[in-house]
Amino acid sequence: MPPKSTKSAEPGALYFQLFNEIGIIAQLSANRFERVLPHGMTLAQFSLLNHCVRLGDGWTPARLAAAFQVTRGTMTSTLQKLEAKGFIRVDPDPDDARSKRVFLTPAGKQARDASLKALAPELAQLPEGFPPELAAEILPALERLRIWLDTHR
Amino acid sequence: MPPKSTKSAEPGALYFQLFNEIGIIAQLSANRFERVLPHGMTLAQFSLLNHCVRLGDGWTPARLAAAFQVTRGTMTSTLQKLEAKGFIRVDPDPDDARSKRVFLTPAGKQARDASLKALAPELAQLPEGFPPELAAEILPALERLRIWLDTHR
DNA sequence: TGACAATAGTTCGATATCAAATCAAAAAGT
DNA sequence: ACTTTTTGATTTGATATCGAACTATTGTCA
Repeated sequence: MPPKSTKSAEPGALYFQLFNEIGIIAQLSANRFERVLPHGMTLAQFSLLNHCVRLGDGWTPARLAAAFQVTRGTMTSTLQKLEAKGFIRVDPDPDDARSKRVFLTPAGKQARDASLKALAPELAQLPEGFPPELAAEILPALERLRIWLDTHR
Repeated sequence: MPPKSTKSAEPGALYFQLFNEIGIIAQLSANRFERVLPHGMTLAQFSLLNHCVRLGDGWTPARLAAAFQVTRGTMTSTLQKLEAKGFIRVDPDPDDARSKRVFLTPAGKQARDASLKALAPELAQLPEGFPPELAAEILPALERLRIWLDTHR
């Protein structure tokens, strides 16, 4: 009987390839986006503003860090950058003196809208090469992978 | 007639979500892998060794940088780290005095094998939550996206 | 052949991220 | 009630990456 697969010698090759592609895409896309984002924003900074617009603000830094899967130190830094730009306001949490609450400022809302505008041309040419149906098709699998990686650490 | 989709107000939302998931997965997986990689190797360093084993060595730094979609400066750094560890040898290119050629050393081959061994337990528990069929299913789409991002810059 | 452009590699400064240590406050356990 | 543990946020030091500037070599073309 022949070997059942050419991959049997390298059990993890498939997953390596998967993570390799994902890593490259992450780098390329972040880079691309940051080249056009206004106010010298990073993708992380924009994502946070976007998150607050779409899901509402008033989140604690800890929850934001968990949502974006970064360390709290990193989130502290991101929030400080955004606060310095006047895009968010960080208030003490009335219910928990350890905690804080993050709120969008009007300028932050504007910066987010301007970012969307700036990113639009990039996104506009994307569907040619990568149709939205395909994106929608693989998204659930990616979510599943992300959630698994998140919970099994 | 009602609006045809709840997404129509946010044309890029789908793609944002896609890139967001991809970014998080990239970060989580790199982190995870680097925690168990021997010799204090980064994922980039291991990937390079792995690349040389699977596709043969003798590549130029420029081609490696293109393959991994990093800048040449970054590749210089990665190669220097690997050379310092004795895992690769970088020879001058006999045909082009500007260029160099990268070769695996026996120690590098060993380090790659040891890395696979170290990563095996991580990979072994992955199929529970994320079956290889699913990985194989979304890989072509990811490749397509990566290639498109690569060519359209 | 000789000037100019393109390519290979390196270096430098900036920065986003991580891990670990620290401090303060809340929760849990006794 | 008091101690211990957990949780929230920050700070610090290390590092991988980027972009841009730079040198050297090769290729182009007039």
